[in-house]
Amino acid sequence: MNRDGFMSVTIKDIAKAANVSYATVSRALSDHPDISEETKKKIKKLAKDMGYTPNIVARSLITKATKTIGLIIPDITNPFFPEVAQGVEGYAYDNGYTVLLCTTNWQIEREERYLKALRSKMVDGIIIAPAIDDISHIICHFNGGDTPVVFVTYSPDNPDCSFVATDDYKCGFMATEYLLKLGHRNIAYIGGLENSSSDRRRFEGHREALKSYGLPLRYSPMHGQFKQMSGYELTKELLIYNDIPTAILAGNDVLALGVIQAVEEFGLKVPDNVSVMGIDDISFASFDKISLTTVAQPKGEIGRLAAEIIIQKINNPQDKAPVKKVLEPRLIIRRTCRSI
Amino acid sequence: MNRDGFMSVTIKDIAKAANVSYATVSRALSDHPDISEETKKKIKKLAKDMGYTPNIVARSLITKATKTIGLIIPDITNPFFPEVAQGVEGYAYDNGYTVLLCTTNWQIEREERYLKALRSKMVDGIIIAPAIDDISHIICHFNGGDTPVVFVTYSPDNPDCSFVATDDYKCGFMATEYLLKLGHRNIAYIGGLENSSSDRRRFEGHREALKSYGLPLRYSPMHGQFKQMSGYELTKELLIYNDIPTAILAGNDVLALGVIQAVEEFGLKVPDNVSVMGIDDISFASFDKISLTTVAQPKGEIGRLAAEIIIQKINNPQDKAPVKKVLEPRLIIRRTCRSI
DNA sequence: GACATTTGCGAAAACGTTTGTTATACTTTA
DNA sequence: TAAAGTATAACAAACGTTTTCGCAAATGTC
Repeated sequence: MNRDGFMSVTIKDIAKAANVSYATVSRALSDHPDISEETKKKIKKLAKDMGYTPNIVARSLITKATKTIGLIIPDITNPFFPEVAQGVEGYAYDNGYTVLLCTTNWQIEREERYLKALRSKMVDGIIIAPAIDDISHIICHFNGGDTPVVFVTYSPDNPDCSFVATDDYKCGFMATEYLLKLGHRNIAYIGGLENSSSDRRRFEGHREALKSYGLPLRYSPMHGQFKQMSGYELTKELLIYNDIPTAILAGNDVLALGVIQAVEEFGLKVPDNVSVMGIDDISFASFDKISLTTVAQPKGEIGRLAAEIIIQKINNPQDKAPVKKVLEPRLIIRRTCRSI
Repeated sequence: MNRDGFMSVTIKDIAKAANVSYATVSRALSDHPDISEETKKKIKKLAKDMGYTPNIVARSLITKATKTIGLIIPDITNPFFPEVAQGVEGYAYDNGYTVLLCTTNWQIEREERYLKALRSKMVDGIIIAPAIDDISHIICHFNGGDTPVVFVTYSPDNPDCSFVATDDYKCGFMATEYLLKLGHRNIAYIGGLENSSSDRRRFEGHREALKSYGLPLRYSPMHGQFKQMSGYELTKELLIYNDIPTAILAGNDVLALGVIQAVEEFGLKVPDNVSVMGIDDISFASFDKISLTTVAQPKGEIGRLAAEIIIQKINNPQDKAPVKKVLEPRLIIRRTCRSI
């Protein structure tokens, strides 16, 4: 009987009504072979009639499985993440799992608090897109434990970690290479958070592509946040204090949107005066009025795969071997870049 | 000791180490006044040193509070919902709650299955943006129970339901009124899901606005899904089989994006030949290349308020009075509509 | 110094399940 | 017909907490 005088029906109530022990009810409901078909039928009917709902937290306490997985992402507001979230949620749903959504807003303190909470709540597994490059706090939280974790959108240095990510380095490289092939030589990079892992790798890819063409870094990399506004402001700054680049590569698509806005507000045309390119291929990039040239990640696929891996790991706890998937980025040529 | 030979430390372990009863440990950790400062300090230190993490599911079993709330939304991929999700998650986080993300993909079966799951998992409250107009299954699931539910983005007819929503009728009305004031008389409506509650009300607002100007419905309302592609296809159909309207009101912004694409692909200019308007004000609507005229909902505010209400209800279960918040939509004039 | 009060803590029940072991009754086998 | 086997179901422990009650020692009161 709870505080409202409302009493939810438990296995014991059914036992009483059926005049059997409650162990029998439990077994009947889970189709245990020890129970006769007759009683099973009787009990199941009773359960239905009485409106029985199993109490999963009680069950979890003993089975040590909560049938929920934690999903930690930096920012649900960036259209990139909802798509991976959809991927994991879809697969989880199909397999009887439920997902706890945790957004860190790129703050490590939030990430840590959520990690602790997820542990307390005994989630069966964790899928995490880490906010920053240093993931030692994550390792230390769960390596000793038995909760599997798979990283997404990030490939950890630690060889024991499972992950699914598209090659960020290659993203940066491909994008830059494409611009170089178009004839650009003055290419600036507008990044997001300075200590973001993926941004860092994308930038490295960018730099290496330049190097492969024998070009130095002409513009010092700029960092802010992964927000349109940040891309906007950084670009304004870039345009004011530097030679105008012929192309700008943004760390991701929402930054690119800000870049475009700033460029045009500066009186320049995209792509006529300056080409701009993004990374991610968020759905709005394909909108005709935008037509952002970008390099695509298989967002839903990342999520689905991560969920698949984690559930596989949950079901086979003895198999500790890390599984690593690196997916291929795809160049998507649209209309924000031109050859010169 | 779990299946991996890894044993997480429990309150009993601490009790043993501290040479006190485990009741004492429990009380010490929760700062119960019965326990001396001295033992509290000792036990807390021990807990920390031993790496104790409370098992919330065990706690929940007895306190009947899981400190988690369920969030059911139709589609995380529509930028509208992540913003309300962010609102609830932010407030929940600040108050020690965690949120279970459930997306229904507008399917009532998913909604129902999730509802059942949330009940089984003993969430403390549920925030739901219902997929369709008929919410009887939701009522029946939780009215008998004690789990508070608040609707978002939807105002139920049932006077006992709590909700926070912006006035959908008014959204439709305001948008249409604006178009009318601009001189438009041939206005078409492109909707989303036929049995969506908000779409229906928005359409009603649209029709009433027309009526207030003495105008009949010139175009039969069109329905599809709440997807850009659907807006696109519906508009194509509209343009082919009807007189060209001077303005099109879309059921929401992502539809509007599809509308624009179709219109321009048809060889018409927005807003020169046809004005188009959306509803929601998703973040991309303000992007300069789009500049979608729309009517805004306070998305984050909706989420935050809903979380606030539900937590308030969780803490005061005796207070059964429904709380209803209807928020004001705001007309956002940008550049996809012109006066004629 | 006798009594009442407070302080600090332990014993045990409870939450709603699952599950290993045991018990009963019935059937088969030799 | 006795021994053995096979269904079926009951008993009880366990999961990791919180919480009610009670008890002893320490403290206060007159």
